[in-house]
Amino acid sequence: MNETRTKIIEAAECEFAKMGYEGASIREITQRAGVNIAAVNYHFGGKEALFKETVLYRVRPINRLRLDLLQSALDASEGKALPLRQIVEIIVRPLFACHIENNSSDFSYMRSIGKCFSEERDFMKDLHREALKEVLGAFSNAISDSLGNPDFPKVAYGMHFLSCSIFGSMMQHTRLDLVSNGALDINDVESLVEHLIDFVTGGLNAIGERGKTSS
Amino acid sequence: MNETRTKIIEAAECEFAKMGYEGASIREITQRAGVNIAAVNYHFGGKEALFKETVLYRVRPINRLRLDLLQSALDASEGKALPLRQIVEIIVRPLFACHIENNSSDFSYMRSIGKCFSEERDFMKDLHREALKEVLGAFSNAISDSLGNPDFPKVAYGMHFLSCSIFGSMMQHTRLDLVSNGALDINDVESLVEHLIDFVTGGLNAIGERGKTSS
DNA sequence: GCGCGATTCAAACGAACGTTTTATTCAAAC
DNA sequence: GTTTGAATAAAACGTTCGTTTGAATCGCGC
Repeated sequence: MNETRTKIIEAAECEFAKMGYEGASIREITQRAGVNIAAVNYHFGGKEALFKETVLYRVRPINRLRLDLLQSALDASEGKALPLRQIVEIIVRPLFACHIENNSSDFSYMRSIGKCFSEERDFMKDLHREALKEVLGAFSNAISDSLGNPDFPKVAYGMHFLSCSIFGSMMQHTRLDLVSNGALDINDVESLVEHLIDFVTGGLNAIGERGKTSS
Repeated sequence: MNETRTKIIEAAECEFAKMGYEGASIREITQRAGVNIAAVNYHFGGKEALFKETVLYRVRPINRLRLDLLQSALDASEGKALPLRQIVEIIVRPLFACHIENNSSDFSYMRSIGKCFSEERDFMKDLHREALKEVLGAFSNAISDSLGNPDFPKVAYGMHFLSCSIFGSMMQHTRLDLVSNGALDINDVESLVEHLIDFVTGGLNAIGERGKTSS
């Protein structure tokens, strides 16, 4: 139900991703959605609130799925720390799942999510915090355990770089065309995901091993 | 010389970083720079051209330094492949050098650079391509050699994730506060750089080793 | 069939935008 | 002292923005 709301969110996602928050116009969004221009203020209250809803519309189910998968894995591990790669998979795959399901042609939803991490508006920072806090603690702990509980800064830096790699590779995935001179199939999402998981797992391991004598 | 141009570029860098391309206004930029509003069009020709100049103002010297350092390292290596970590250092450190030199309080210049990688405007894509092509080939080759020349896709994916980690960690470095619950000193750039180099080197190694039998 | 809240619509609002215009100031050349 | 071209200044240009208004329309309980 509330078809108008959904149509607006989907059009907004596309426009925010393409043009950024300021660059996207309510007029363009409502026109693309096929609704009246006043509908945004009626249903959402304004542009800021629309942006928040657009982001959370995707983030909420993704984070719920991640937490479910993590809990299942922990339940099955009988108290032992999970393998690092398994944790990374649980973080990464749900992000791409909705892309694969929808057969969407780009990562609009991810770029629109990512926008709020690179702008400095206060409401975006709040949104960032809100979306992150849902999953940060649980996955920080799991990764810390998996690395043998190194100094806390290592875990924090690791979580930071993990986020950056994942968001960057989705937000800017058209760069694959640039760095490969067109030799890579940028629609081969499965290959991207596999390599991304390799990269992140290897990076986290390297941070965990920093300053260690060989075990 | 041309003090007005410089003042505009520096104010623009700050505004673009904070507000994004559309969100930054010529009025705000010129006011912050203490110049007349018409000066932007007189000296640069328009907002797009100002943005390009703002980005290249930083990117040009960084890329020149990178290429110099890489050439020196190759000259000293007598034809042998460079250690992966050394290449990553040459890519990463020049980016932070100008931050450390200027004692700047944030990564405005980096966020303004990063903007053009996450928006879809054609002129930004061109700028992205222009800035990347200066260094892409040389460093792709060096990294490929260092990894023992794996399949080309591995190198391309590696370059992609490398870029994402580096740009992300600079553009969004205030997230360090979030992921560490305030326990990390986000002004400790040297520590950030060290961990970042660890992470990227480890990630690239993991991609290089993918599918290998133990050597 | 009537009443009523929810929703949609066309039109207009004031504000802010990037840019242009026209005039003025300035410094060096002759 | 006059001329000349570059640089700056104030003001206005037309456009587009997000939002609001007030009327029209819809859907359903009674």
